[in-house]
Amino acid sequence: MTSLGGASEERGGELATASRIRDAAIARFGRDGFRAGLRTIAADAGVTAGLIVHHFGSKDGLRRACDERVLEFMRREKKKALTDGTGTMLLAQMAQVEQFAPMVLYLLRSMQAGGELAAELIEHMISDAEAYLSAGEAAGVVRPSRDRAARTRYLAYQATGSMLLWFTLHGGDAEPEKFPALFRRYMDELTLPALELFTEGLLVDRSMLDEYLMYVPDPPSAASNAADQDGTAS
Amino acid sequence: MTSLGGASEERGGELATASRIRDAAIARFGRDGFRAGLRTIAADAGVTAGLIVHHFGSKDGLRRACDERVLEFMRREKKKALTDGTGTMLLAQMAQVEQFAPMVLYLLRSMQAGGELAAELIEHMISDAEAYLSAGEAAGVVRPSRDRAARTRYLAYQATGSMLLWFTLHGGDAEPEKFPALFRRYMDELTLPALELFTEGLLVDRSMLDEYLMYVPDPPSAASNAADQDGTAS
DNA sequence: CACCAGATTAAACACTCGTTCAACCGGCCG
DNA sequence: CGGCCGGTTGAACGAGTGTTTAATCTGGTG
Repeated sequence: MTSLGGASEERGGELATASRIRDAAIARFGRDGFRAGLRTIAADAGVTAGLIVHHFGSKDGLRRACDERVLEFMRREKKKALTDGTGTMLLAQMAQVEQFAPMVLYLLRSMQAGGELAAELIEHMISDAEAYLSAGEAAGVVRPSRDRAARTRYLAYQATGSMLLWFTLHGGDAEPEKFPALFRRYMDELTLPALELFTEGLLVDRSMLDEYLMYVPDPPSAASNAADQDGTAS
Repeated sequence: MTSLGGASEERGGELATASRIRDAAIARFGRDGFRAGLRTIAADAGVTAGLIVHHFGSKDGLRRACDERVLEFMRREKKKALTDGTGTMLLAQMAQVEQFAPMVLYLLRSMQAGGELAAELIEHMISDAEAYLSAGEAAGVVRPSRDRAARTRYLAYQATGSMLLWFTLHGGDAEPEKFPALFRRYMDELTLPALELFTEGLLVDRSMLDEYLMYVPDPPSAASNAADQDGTAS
């Protein structure tokens, strides 16, 4: 309510119908996945299926609207808590707020299904991690890496992917009520091993790393984000 | 072919029809996901949709048969290369073999969708990691952990989840031809940061870990797999 | 050969899906 | 008042889905 950054919609006394449909779609998609039918969403919003396509053109148009909404929400919320921690913690925080939980669920479904939103999401996660790690490096609490970009991507993928997998397995039902508790359980299980690994590592000696470093010439120059599709090797 | 452990099927000169259907289903499910239609699978196997349900009872029965097949395959293959490395590397190896690639793809789809096979799979991954880490610990190359089970689960979820996410985003098309190359690219991007993190850690000092250890009493006894739903703290 | 059991097929059934269409209703403007 | 126009509805359509059913083909056995 009282959307602070609301640009050009839902200014009326009650929610505009289109926004209501879109929010219902986010909640329903988050709950049931994207195979949820238009009629179900319509019933949730108190309208008819035909009206949805009248407003959004098609089911895909509705999904794009949902994506846009969630993405804008993410951008807005990120600014408020940038210094706080990794993207996973940000998501965990947001999931605690009852109003935001459907968005987080929708995000998880998006990453489960792949697609544009998911790609953009992981890019956000990476840039978050980049900022976080850079700040830590500058402050002297994070070790420098031989390939900063690669490490950033690695950490973001690990954190996001394991969270996604955890919820796919343990939260398949995806009831929005149990959702915050699930998130807390995940963080509880996670925190100690993560901190342990981050401070002490896993291996006692450097032989594996040194071996690898001897094997490959120098990592940081090659293997960036530009378009190299296939490796040279067969 | 020449299934060494084949118990009671496909002993004839050519593939039995049921097996052919099942293999086609594995390939098609891996390629298109589980929303692939029975008629498509039937066409792949050169039969009719009705025959599939005649042999497997229902689409769900077919999926169960596929799950069983893939799981048995995993068990068999795991024995052959247990000492080699983590479950991720095992999957990467198998994906290189053209004949096994469809199974790996099917596995990825399963974890994407959740369900029983996925749960059993991650349990395999965890037990693999357990064996691998225990051996490393005994050999003196892996540091001991304050909570071994939690660390094992953590590492297994991270490795598996990040791989799943990576393929969801970069391999959505899922053509079995480009699949081994994708896997190689994933490993290439991954290896350096992983080794770095495993040998050197991420943080320079122990303050975060010590703070956390001071905050929670003792991790290894509590917080197991039994049913504790909500924490005592508000 | 007769007969039966299983494999296999083509068609039909019941259902859901996204989308389309014609109609209706309520304001707003001329 | 008349007319238009966007919001909204309910019914219909066509293309899918999984499943069922009756019929056909095939091979082995008494």
